[in-house]
Formats: sequence, C-alpha cells, structure tokens
Amino acid sequence: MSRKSLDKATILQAAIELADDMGLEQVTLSSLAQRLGIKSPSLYNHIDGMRGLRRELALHGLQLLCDSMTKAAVGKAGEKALLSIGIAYVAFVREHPGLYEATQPAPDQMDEELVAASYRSVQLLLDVLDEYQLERDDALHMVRGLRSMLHGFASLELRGGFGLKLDTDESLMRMLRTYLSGMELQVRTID
Amino acid sequence: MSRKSLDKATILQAAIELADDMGLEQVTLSSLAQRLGIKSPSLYNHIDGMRGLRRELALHGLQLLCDSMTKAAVGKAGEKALLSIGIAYVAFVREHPGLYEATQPAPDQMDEELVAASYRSVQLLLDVLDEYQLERDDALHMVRGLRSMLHGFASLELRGGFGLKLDTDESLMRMLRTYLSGMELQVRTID
DNA sequence: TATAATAACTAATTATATTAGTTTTGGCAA
DNA sequence: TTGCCAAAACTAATATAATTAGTTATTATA
Repeated sequence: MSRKSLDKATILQAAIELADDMGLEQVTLSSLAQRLGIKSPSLYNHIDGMRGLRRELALHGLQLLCDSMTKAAVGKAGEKALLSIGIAYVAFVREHPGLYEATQPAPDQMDEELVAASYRSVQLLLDVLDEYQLERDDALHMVRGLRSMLHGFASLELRGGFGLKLDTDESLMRMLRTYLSGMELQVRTID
Repeated sequence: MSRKSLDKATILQAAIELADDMGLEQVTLSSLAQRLGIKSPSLYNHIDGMRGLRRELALHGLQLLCDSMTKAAVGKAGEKALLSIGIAYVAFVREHPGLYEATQPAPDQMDEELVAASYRSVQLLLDVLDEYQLERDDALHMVRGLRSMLHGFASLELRGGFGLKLDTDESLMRMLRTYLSGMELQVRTID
C-alpha cells in the first residue's frame, strides 16, 4: 500500500501541475490526493495541511521565478539585461500561472523564509542596476518600479485583463523601454 | 422577522466592510449572514450565491475605483492628471483592500458587463492621453503600461511586498514620473 | 525474524455552499 | 379592516473540503 512512499517533491510537483492546469483555487487537498492516488488525510504525513502546501508552493515558485530571471540576465548588462529579465518574468507567469499566483501569499502567512526568497529577486535587480551607480535608495525605488510593472503586467494578462486585440509582447517591451528610457534620462541628468 | 427587509445595497455594503476589514477570502456567506443577523440561505433571496456576490463586488469595486480616478483627473491635464489618477488609484486600494481584490476576478467569471466596467478606466486614461496625440495603438500600449504599474504597485503594497523601510508614496511618484518622462521623450522624438 | 517507525487508512468533526421545502410577514386590494 | 399573495425569512438536508484522532499496514533495520 505505501508502496513507493510519496515524497514532498512529488506532491509539490502534482500541486504545481494542478495549479497551472486548473487554477490555484482548484488545488484542494482532495483533488491533490486524488491525483496522487491516496486519501487526503495521508497528505498530512508530508505537508502541514493546506496552509503548509500553499507556503511550499510560494517558496518553490519564488525560487523558480528567480532562477528564470537570473538565467535571463547571464551575460547581459544594463537595458539588455533588464529587458531580458522582464521577458523571462512574464514567460514564467505564462508557463506557471497557478504557481505564480501562489507566490503572492496573504500578508498574514508571510514569514522570514518567504521574505528572503522574495528578496532574492530584488537583489538580482539591484545587481543589474549596479552599473548605473545610483544611490541606494534611488536604486530601491527603481526596483520597486520594475517589480510593480512586471507583476502588474503579468497579473493583468493572467486574469485576461488585456481584452483588446493588441499584441501583449509589444506592450511589455514598450512598457519596459519607456520606463528604462525615463530612468536613463534621470541618470544622465544627475551626472 | 423580515422587519426592514434587507436589500442588495445593504448586503453589498456589509460584504465590502467585511472584505476590507478581514480580507476578501474571509467573506463567506456564513460570516456575511451573521453580520447581517440572518441565516446564510436567506442571502439567496437577494444575491446569486457566492459567485453572484463576488461578481457584484467586482462590479461595484470597478465602479468606485473608476469614479475615484475620474474625480482625480477633473480640472487637470497631462502629467498632472496622470499623477493625480495614480495617487487616487493607490489611495483607493489602501482604503478598500478587500474590495479591490474582488475587482480582479478569475477569467472564467468574466462577462460582458465586467469587461465594460473595467474598460471605463481604460477609456479615462485614453482620454487623458488624448492631448499627446498618439496613434491609437501607441496610446493603448501606454495605457497598458500605466495600468500594469498601478495594479502592480497597489497589489505588491497590499500583500506587504515592499518590506523595506522606504517611503512607498515616494516610490509611487518616482515610478510614475519615470514612466511619464520616458513617454514624453518618445512623443517629442516623434514630432 | 521481529520490531519500530513511517505512511497509509477509516472514521468523525467542523465549516461552507447550496437546494428544497416551509413559515412568516408586510403590503395591497377587495 | 381583512384576507390574500408575493417576498423573504426560516429549517432541514446534501455535498465538498479541511482537519484530527485513532488504526492498520508496510518497510527498513536491529
């Protein structure tokens, strides 16, 4: 019966597929257990209930997202790197809509580890912005802007918020280029 | 017993307060009925179940948000108007976190009326952008950028995504100014 | 081979959404 | 005023989900 003994990674993988296929809210312990061929209480041997599962999904999603962004920035710098990161971000959300949703937990379930996982993306952006030689706070404001744009774009697209027949990839590139040209303008003005 | 006979507006108001105070996911038909002093099945006399309630919240939220944005743009033009709209957007989300969350329903519950309500904000932004004399598609890409920024910023702030001790209002203003300066640059370059 | 830990199971509890069917009530017409 | 009817409340019942408690089976190991 407990033949191959399920492990947490397998459970997580099934949850991710379920989330991406059916939407995060469709990932119940029942549906997950059914997909794994076990009864839902058995899941408690591996994960800390629904809340624990959501947390694992968030951590895993943040990790994968940051990995994608990092990979996209390898060998690139400045605007090229930032555009590449932006494209990778949106591509990740398109590939993992449910998992991405899980990376945005309610504030009350935030803990140190989640904050740290989230901050890794912030650090990546700070590293790329490094060459612009901005003051620390100026760089942080820029990062907030970039994160807002990417999260907002990806979320709206995910929810079908862009109804019109207008190329979304084009919208993404323009948004990033517009923001970055505004940024360059500031940087040059300061010098 | 059915003394003053509840109406839909009263129910909606209670649901909004519940959502803003406790979070949207805490708005159950049980909790809502309890707050109204009735039993949950009685709600079905006024609303079409949980799904219907969510839809009403979305519609109402989109309406209120668009009203706020519109009011903010009265008597203003260009960058001033856009900054004012952005501030109003974020202020609305801060005031109505739960209701705002309800304005982003899953794609499968989208219908014509919701799309129309959502499009009113798009039209407002298009109207403000009118003076820049952009091509239709250029303007639409700009609007997507603005919406993405505002939604992303508001969502991240709502979820406690901005952990650092750095003024968020300042971040918002800088984000908008950076984007708008990039936009002005493009417009001027085209001329 | 026997035992201990692990991981599955069943059973039961609580909470929620929903439907069906019943009762109450408040307004309006006779 | 009185009686009727539609609206809106109610109770009861069902289905799904999360969770806990307690039980059984299996696997690894002493």
